[in-house]
Amino acid sequence: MPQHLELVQSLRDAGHRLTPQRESVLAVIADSDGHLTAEEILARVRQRYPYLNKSAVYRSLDLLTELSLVNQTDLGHGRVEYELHRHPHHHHLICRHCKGVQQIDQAVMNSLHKKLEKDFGFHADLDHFAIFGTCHKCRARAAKSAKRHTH
Amino acid sequence: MPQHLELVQSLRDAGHRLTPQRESVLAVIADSDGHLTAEEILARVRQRYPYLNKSAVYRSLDLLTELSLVNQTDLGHGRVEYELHRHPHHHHLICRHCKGVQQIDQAVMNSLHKKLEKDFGFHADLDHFAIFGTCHKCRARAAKSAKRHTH
DNA sequence: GACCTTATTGCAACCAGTTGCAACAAACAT
DNA sequence: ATGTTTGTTGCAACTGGTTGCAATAAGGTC
Ligand SMILES: [Mn+2]
Ligand SMILES: [Mn+2]
Ligand SMILES: [Zn+2]
Ligand SMILES: [Zn+2]
Repeated sequence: MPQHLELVQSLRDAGHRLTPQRESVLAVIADSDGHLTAEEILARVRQRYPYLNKSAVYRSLDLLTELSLVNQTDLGHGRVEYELHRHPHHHHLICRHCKGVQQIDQAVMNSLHKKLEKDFGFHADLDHFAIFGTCHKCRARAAKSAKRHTH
Repeated sequence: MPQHLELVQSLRDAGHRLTPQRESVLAVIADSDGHLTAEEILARVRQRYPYLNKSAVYRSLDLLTELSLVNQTDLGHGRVEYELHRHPHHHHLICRHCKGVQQIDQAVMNSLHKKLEKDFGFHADLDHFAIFGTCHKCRARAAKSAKRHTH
């Protein structure tokens, strides 16, 4: 059974109607690995289903996100990016200087998750964070340049 | 010396021009404690400086953010919120159910920060995160309701 | 103070994403 | 199959925020 049909089932189990619009959005996301913008999703769906409206895409994506089938994140590229919510979750480290995006495992958040649970009774949704900062390459470069200036 | 004049100085030290637009945006933010939207900032500045344009507000806010004088965060209220970047930093826990916003100290992120540094050589900018999830009140309510349904 | 350079502003057009509402169709009952 | 209900869609208008560009003014030099 193709993966997107399982996902379709969880849509219906949650009491939502299965429309061709929703199914094709879900199929496109399930077929792709990596991040897609809403515009890319719209373009891909229209290859098979040409009359899809952009509102339906955004509304489908919001619903799929509510059901935790999809995640949506601003990775600093000027538009939100969408991705199938596979397990285990992952996060991204994004360098402000070289714009590099690195993927890291969910596990780095485990202790933060426990701490929030223990200290505040707060159950955090820590999936697919975008963490901005400076990568090791750019730090090395900056350190070297600072050293040169003190000579 | 009023606080915003110190901040103005750091603007100039970084090689930027001091315009009345920038100064009044900074003064409004420094005067307020808590989060402000761009619209609120524009309205407050116009009480003293009536001809300010919204582009200048957004551009000033972006510059102040680059200089780490201000932080900007999407707390799920439909528009970005801005705040003076006071020390020590803080973060917010936001409940998806009751929409409650709780402030927590920077310290909860210390171990994550060290881990990212150690494991990936990544220097993360961990200030003013918005962490979504379920607060302890809403968890208690959900647990009680689940219990009732199994009876 | 007058002059020059160039960063900054105001403006209007634009972009990604949202919303209100009438038309439509999925799901279910008969 | 047909009808009824109501969740979903398409559309056009709208919102918050961004951008290109000509006009302006901050800050430096003489
Ligand atoms: Mn990802
Ligand atoms: Mn805050
Ligand atoms: Zn880098
Ligand atoms: Zn709550």
